[in-house]
Amino acid sequence: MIIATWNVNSLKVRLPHLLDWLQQRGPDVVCLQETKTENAKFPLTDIQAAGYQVEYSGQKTYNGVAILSRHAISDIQTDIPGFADEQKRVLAVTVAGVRVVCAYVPNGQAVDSEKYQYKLNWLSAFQHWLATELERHPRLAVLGDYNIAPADEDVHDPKAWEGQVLVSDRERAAFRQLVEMGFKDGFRLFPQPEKSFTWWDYRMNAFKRKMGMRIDHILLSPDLARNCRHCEIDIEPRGRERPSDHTPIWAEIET
DNA sequence: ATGGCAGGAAGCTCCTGA
Repeated sequence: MIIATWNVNSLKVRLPHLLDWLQQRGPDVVCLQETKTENAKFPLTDIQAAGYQVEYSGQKTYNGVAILSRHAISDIQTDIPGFADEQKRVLAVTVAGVRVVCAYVPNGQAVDSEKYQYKLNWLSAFQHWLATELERHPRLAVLGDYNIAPADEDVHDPKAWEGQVLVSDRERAAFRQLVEMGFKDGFRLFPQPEKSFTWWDYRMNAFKRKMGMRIDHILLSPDLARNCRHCEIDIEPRGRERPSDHTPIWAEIET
């Protein structure tokens, strides 16, 4: 089973890229973030025609998440239970006995901003919810745009980014708490190339200059981590015309 | 030097992203 995540930065604009990628790679499950599409305008027929079922939780202009699946979807949940939030950032479903959580963690803007505090509050609520999910679902995968680079090796220039949003101690501590709960960073289960990133700024020719960050992740429960055979970032979509600033990451789980 | 690029909604500019 191939599971993947991709922040598409507008599903409307990226739909051709997504459909190409589905055809090329044939993933079983794909989590999307930043669809920026309200539910009434979701491109349902195009995605169904590609052979996928889909659930989505969107809003106009900002945020928005979706999960595509080649297999039957059940037990759909939107948002973090008990956490009041207008922003559509979370969707959870069950596919083939695997609980899949799709998450778009807040960006945080700057460490001294209200949005940073919102990010920390959000991450706290997310972590507490995932603790209960982990008890209920031994086979649990949490995929998405975490907006956190867990370690310096996940940052093109750690000195320049030191203390900034995406790498600050409190954000990294929040990520570490998820790992301490038992989740594994799927990407780090295997040897990986240096300078492996999932996001590159649109500006300053950052992609060609390899100035990126690894902020999109696949976290796996112990059960799924034991059965994970591969995890890889696919940078091809980032090099296309009019790309998303993020590129997909996928993992293969033996089921 | 806080720039730069992109998307969306609105509308000839601004907010947000990361």
